[in-house]
Amino acid sequence: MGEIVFQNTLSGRKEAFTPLHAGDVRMYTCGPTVYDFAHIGNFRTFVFQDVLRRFLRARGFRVRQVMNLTDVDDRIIQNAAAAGAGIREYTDRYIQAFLEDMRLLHLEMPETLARATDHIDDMAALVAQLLENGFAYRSDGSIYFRIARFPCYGALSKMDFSGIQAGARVDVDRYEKDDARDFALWKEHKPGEHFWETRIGPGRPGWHLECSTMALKYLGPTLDFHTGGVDLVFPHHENEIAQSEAATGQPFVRYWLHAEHLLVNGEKMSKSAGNFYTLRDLFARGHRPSAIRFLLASVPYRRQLNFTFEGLEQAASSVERLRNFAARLREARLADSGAPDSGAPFAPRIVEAEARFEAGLEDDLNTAQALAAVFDLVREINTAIDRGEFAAADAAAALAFLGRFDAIFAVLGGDDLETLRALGYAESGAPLADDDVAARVRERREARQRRDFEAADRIRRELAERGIILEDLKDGTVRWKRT
RNA sequence: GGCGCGGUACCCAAGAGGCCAAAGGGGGAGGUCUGCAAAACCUCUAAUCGUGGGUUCGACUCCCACCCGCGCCUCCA
Repeated sequence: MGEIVFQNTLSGRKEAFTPLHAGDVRMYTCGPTVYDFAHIGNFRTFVFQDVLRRFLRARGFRVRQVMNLTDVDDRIIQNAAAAGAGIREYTDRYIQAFLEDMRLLHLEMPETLARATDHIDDMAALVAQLLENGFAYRSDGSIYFRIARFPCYGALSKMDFSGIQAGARVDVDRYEKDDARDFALWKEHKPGEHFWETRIGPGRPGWHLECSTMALKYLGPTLDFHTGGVDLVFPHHENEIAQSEAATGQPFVRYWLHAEHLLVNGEKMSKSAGNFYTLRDLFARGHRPSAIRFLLASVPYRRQLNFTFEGLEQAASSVERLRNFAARLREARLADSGAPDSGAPFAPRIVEAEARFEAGLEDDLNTAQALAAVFDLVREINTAIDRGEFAAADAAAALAFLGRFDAIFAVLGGDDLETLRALGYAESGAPLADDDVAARVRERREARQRRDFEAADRIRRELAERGIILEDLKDGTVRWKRT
């Protein structure tokens, strides 16, 4: 297998990947702010980081990933207060929803899921350290990071701050800062607002603090990967670098990877714009988790992805094609065609397809290219099966490759309809049991044998209404599947 | 204005000097198979790869200019 390269935001270039510690990958992912349900724009980024960690794991790396859950910020404090709930109570609900969404989209669980409010003391300790070594200062009850002490500031976002003169006392908002660029590490306690009593005094953490704190705590001073959406490059990640490196004196992150935005009608999907869909919105319209995941994963992460329902339906068709193929392979393997034992003529082609699949992913997770390799093989094998030139041995190998494909894309497994039904989104009532379907299939076969096609078609129609699709195969047997 | 990502067929999208008279998916048209379907397969569906210059033996791919979309520069995946 070839070298893996990633586009590193810090250098602005593609760089070959080698982990800091051989065989061991440490990655941090900016998770959701749990003041509401996450929307599919958010999940675009989460699917991307999931593909990344799955790919790395498939390559044999041990992955240790931390994802934060931001359960304290201005909105949460306001919303919780408005709802007459505690912060914890208020955010619990959205955390549960987020975890459920993760499961539905087949997002692997990070090794550590870290809740900000569980780390207040750790954050205070980090701030105390920054106060001690002169990178932070107190002003009007709040504590700020002193950018002037950190010359590399702006390296990630490539922003030029020379226009803003350091040292001048600038009045921004209601805060008193020494320098307009300085950002809040710790916000003063205001009457009536939620606060924590800590070694650095009462108050609440600034936005950026939690990520630095939890990353350093669980992963050490230097991480291999830090992922998030492009909108986090500035100021969030820039500030994380400042805080972390000021505290440790060591490079914080080796590879910064940022996912481009999901657009809707050509505009960024966002809560504030109101142009967003949650997973639940899409489920309610009958769309499936596998199609959503496929859509989000199929466009390489560094490209903006314009979300449309047409696109979602196209993704569903693609998944269907792959699932049909998998079903066909399983049959081919069982059937053991009895063809003259010609070994496994497709073996070289499968190896080749897999190499192309891997090469796509190695190139900065080019999922579109990886998928092309898969679909090419699908077509070739389908053709061979049609011609009766496909051996059982090949089916096993193809199925194994498909398994490796799905270890990354995770769209073949699971019963979408069951999932939706369990959540109360599926249209039809109780699913038909396998035995019942089999009985009706038998009934239909008898009808067909006496050439009573009217009765046969009626049964097929009835089953279709219950979400069962029948396929008459050449050998007279019937394959069926649930839609 | 600064920084960044884009503009490739009806839709999504790969490719980034010759292997491209441009992958793959979806859709559409025709056909094969079938009692009918479904699935699958076959054929067709890009001759300005945003526009105009330039470099080169050769450019979708490099350079310059311009036009258009999106994002960040304030909370945001």
